[in-house]
Amino acid sequence: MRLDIHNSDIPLLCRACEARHKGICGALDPKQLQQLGRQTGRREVAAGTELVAAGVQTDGYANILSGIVKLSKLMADGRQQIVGLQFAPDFVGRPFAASSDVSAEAASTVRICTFPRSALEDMVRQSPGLEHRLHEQALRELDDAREWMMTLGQKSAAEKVATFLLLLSRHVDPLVEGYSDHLEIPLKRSDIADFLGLTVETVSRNLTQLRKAGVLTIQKNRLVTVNDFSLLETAAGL
Amino acid sequence: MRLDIHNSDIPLLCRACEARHKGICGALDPKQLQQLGRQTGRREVAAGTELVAAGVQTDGYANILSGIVKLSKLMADGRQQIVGLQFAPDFVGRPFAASSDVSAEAASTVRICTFPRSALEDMVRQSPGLEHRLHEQALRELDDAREWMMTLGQKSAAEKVATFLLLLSRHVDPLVEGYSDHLEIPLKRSDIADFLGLTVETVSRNLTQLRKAGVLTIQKNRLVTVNDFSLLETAAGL
DNA sequence: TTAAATGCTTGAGCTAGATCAACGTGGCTT
DNA sequence: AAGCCACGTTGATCTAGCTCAAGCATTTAA
Repeated sequence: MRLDIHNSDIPLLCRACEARHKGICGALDPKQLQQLGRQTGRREVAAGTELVAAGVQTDGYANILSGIVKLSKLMADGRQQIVGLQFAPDFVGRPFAASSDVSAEAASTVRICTFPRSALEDMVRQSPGLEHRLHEQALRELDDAREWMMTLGQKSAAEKVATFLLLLSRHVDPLVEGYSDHLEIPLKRSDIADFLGLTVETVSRNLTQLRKAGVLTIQKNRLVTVNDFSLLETAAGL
Repeated sequence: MRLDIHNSDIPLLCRACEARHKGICGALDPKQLQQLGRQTGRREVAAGTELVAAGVQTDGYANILSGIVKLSKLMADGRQQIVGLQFAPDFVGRPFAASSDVSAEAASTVRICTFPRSALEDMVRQSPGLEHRLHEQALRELDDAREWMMTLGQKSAAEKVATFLLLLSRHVDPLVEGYSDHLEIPLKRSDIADFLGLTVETVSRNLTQLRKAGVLTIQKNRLVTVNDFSLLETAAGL
């Protein structure tokens, strides 16, 4: 309780916010939180809403409070590659660039805390700790991207699907450390296909494959229960 | 000339170094350069030398002065994916992590300027500008990785090979802004294959394809002259 | 100089995954 | 309740790229 003695200095909105602990706001002191708090807005957006459009000048950034965000790139002829998934309390946006060719879209219902570009940039100038947090996230995303390159370049369709499920089970529930055995796939089959560099049909076939092998159970197309993680890991090529 | 008045304060080794301009050392003042300079070592390593081993505790970092470094990941069963190429004056190493599952190997003869882990960490603490430079590089690498995910996941073999050549022509000569039409491929065919998620044979076939189409000329297997960039871009799916 | 090893190319056939097509299912709209 | 539409599954066929195999060129070793 003593530790919370200054809790009253912390903006109401931030008090229960995960971004203040594991997210980038953890680098800010109560005064800075208040300053930033004046410029932030909380929004709840529906699945499918575009948060950041590719190639368009970005006016602001956001923290994810809950839900899942899908990052994707588009080719001229319409081919799409999903290049990442983000979970609470990740930071959304490309710092230090006016725009990016990656677009961000809410994959599920998403609650975000937005703030203008200038607010972040001012804050970074004042607080080196904030840039450090952003840097750490960028490095984590880089590790993830490279891990995924391995999957895209070297794994078979069956391995890709299993790897995807493992990735989800590690991330969907931010409260659980490690794997959670019960999860909701936040993407439709065509998105999974775009993530894995496969077709919808191949994704579907491999999911039923895993189902028939007893590795997992699927309800309502989206709700997955993993019955045997070591089997799933083997299927993923680990 | 006036601007160089303090040149004598800058360590000899750093004076002509590219890392001091476009690289991370540009964030340091002469005094800091001297301090860092005391702990740095210059080395020239032969092609094939492992600079950072995957999974092994890293003792130090380096800047690339010249040459090309290949970053790769390995699966348990031996499958390999090349997850990035680095050029002068890039920084090599994974800051803020004791080890990484990415290994770095000299693809050509490489000259590097090495420094111990602690030296970098001390320097980062003193100079927020240095962390900013590292952060910028991480973000650039992240952009590159995602661009490559697009290539790995969505492009055909022919498009992959063309995309690879465009990537090289944009990077091999750090002095040239934009494409250079005359370049040396720093990788053998099997490495290109590992980069593209293809087999050696497919890479070879697609290179001869481009040769026969008159898009490029190849000498001694490694020396490529691009005759028509717009054709190459079309072949890359752009 | 010859021999052995390494890297690159080319050909022939095979197979994982794409494509094309049909059908099922659940959620909306009217 | 009927009809529609988006999503998912399953089957049949086709093809891009893999595998296997042979041969050539260049480098290294003896």
